[in-house]
Amino acid sequence: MKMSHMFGTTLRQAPADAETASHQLLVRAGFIRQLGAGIYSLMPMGWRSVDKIEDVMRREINAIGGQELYMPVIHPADLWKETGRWFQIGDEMSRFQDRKGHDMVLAMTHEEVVADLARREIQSYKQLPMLVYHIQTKWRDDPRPRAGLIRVREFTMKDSYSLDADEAGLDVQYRAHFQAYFNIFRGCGIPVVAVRSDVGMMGGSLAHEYMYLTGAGEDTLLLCDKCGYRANRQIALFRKDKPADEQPGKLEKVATPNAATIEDLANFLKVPKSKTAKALFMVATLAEGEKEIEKLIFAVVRGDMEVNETKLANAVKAKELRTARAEEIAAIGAVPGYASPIGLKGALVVVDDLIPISPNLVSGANEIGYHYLNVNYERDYTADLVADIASAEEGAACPRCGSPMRTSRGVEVGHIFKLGTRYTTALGANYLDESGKEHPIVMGSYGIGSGRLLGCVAEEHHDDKGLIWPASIAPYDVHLVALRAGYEQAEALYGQLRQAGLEVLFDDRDESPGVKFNDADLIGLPIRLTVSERSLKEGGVEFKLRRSPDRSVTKMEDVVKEAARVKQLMLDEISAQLVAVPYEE
RNA sequence: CGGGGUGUAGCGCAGCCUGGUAGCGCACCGCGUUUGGGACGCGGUGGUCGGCGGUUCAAAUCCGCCCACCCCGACCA
Repeated sequence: MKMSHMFGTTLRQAPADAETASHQLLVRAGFIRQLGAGIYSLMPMGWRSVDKIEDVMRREINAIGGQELYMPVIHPADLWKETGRWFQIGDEMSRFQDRKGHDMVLAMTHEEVVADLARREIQSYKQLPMLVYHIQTKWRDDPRPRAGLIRVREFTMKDSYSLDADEAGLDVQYRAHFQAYFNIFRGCGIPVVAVRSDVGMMGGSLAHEYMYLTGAGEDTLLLCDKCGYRANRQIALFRKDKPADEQPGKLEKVATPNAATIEDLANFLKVPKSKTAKALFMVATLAEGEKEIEKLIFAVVRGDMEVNETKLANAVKAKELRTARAEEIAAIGAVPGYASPIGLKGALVVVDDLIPISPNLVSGANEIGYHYLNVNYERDYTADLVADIASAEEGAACPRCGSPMRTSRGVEVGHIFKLGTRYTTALGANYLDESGKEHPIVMGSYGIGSGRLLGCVAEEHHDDKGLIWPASIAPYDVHLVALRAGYEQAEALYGQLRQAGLEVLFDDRDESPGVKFNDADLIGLPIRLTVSERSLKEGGVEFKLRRSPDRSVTKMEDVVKEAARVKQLMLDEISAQLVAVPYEE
């Protein structure tokens, strides 16, 4: 490609609203342009890189038996009504009607379509296992897109779907993906960790997320360096030490003026926060038969901990969970800041599993300026549900080995789910076993967003001058810079390099050397070749790698071979990273 | 949805407070000089000042409503 005619120019300054490095650099280098909130065009160079990322995905998924197909981006709503997700998913799914007034949806994911195809195509256990995948646009109307390509509303995703006769078969395919995903991310040059995760709207029994660790991430992970436990904070377990036994004290109401927060309360009464109970009001949307109801949740954790909303939502099987409004709290006679589960009616009381074994806590009295001392579970009140609803924080004890865990921010670049039979049962996607008995097909689903992955690679591989692409996904292999005296020979070299199968970006513009070198650094192709009066005088072509400051001069007749050799070397380095990762649940 | 912020040329910004000719840098076009790390001179092109309404002789500027985008939170694969 000649740069003089490339669609998408470089910018000296990034748009003011780009904050993360990947966002700024991808815009400045001409890889992406924004169309709307969370909606981006991929310019030719960005598209080339995405294409290469998708090549890596195809290679790895094909290697574990994947068959690529194509499923539509617009679905009749009937399918989604059959599985129930039409009703379960909120505004994140965009809906519309066709000219006949039929409900339609923009695809957020493709479990429904796969299960629908499966019920038509699969009849016998002899056809299983099966693995299908596609790379297709998804639309998810995220309330808050951010950080360039890291979190968008329209994106393309490689999503694969496994079909098996039983759980054992699913386990095999799930484990195959577990490794294939590591290969994909490493093949694109980014380090990831796999963590246990919430299953969210997908449902199912087990899920792992692949996290690229970066401060620009928005998920928080808990990591144990000692035993290797890793989990998203949304579901991370931690060891809670049982408090020392105490004789239950007398329930006593005391004045605690202006102590509406745990901090103030603990200071005022001169007790540790761990001797207090913290209350939080949420409203959950629950399914009750066919209908949906809203229920006020009164959640209690110990004062030194935080309520984990994902755990809470899972504990009460909530479809949605939001913070309660003041009037909803007042309606059950509770007082924020002085709230108590004692004598409360009309709320679903959920307490953390540490509460029943923590004696003599301080709790609100449902009266402004008053708390109870020596509140004891069982004696003074009981809950509708006891569950682990506390959030694991930095330093929390590892649930496996008890060592303190650390936290890290990360971006979810991939997610794999054991779905089981949720969709196949709903849609009647069954097969016959050897004895002629009918069973629902067992499904798994596995997704990677290609644009987000591109954003993460840019986040991982850059310096203050620009991007530094891994050889496997660089939009071109070689950045060929012609300075004036070298133009004709550069033009000839351009042809030879391409004939040798190398992909070349040829800076043929009438620009000063400074502009050309700076653009080359900004775009970040792995190999830079410069043909100039100086290089010719020194015997040929200047050879430089983007990732290193070293320069050397290669003879004109050797440079094609040398570039091809170095490219292969860099690809081999990446391949060497594709090693087996121990599977952990 | 709650809090904060920004909308003026392709990008970055000034002008708004105190109403009166729409500006600067970069980019872009022409001519000339220059050519190994974002050159220089001269001359140019390009703007419904986010939108609608109001106040006024007069609105980028004051007032109201709306929209878009960004950040934090809620939410989310």
